[in-house]
Amino acid sequence: MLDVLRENFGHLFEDELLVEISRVSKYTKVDAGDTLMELGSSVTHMPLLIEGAIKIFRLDDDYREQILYFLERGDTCALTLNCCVGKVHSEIKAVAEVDSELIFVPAEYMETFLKYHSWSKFVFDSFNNRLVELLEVIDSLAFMKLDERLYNYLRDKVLINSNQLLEITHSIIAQEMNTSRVVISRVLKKLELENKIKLHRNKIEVIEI
DNA sequence: TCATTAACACGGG
DNA sequence: CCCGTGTTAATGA
Repeated sequence: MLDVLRENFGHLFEDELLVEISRVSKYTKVDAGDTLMELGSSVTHMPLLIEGAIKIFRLDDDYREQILYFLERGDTCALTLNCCVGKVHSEIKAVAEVDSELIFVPAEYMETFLKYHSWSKFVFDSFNNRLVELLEVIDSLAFMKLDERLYNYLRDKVLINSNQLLEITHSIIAQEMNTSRVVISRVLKKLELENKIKLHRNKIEVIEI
């Protein structure tokens, strides 16, 4: 695990810290679709993403979900950071978008690692990055039309899967974006007429990025 | 005006 | 036959 850490986080953390992390953490592989965190579960570990992508959802009172953003290589989850320090329950749900590899750092080391300057910088930067992304989410929900939101969502998926051809159904998209299947079908059709995508059964081809 | 819900037809696997 | 898709009509915010 130390080698994996050096390879992916060597540019961020000094070797002494990498050694400490590797001594106390757990290295895990997950498959696409695995749920890493349920709403309300207690958070005991903080994830460092080595490979793959994790999608983060917010859930409303009726358990309808709204996708917030994707975590990618080198990221951690700022909302989890908050949970670890405050020892509160999770406000979000996390699902692996593709096969992924993570390292889980036990929550109790969150604070002791702060003695490393590189760690505290990493934590602050993560908060900052997530805040910026959350502002983008707010913009998107408040000001953007559904067709723009949907197109952005599809482009994100293309980047993460590094494949123009997405294997996904209209109803899954509707769930992730918290709207109805009818609307997604209609907007997708519109995007197709604008030559931005091509529709196939169970598949969506994104033409331009 | 636009989303949601229900309902229906079509077609591929 | 089941499921994904495309569409429409009714209803509501």
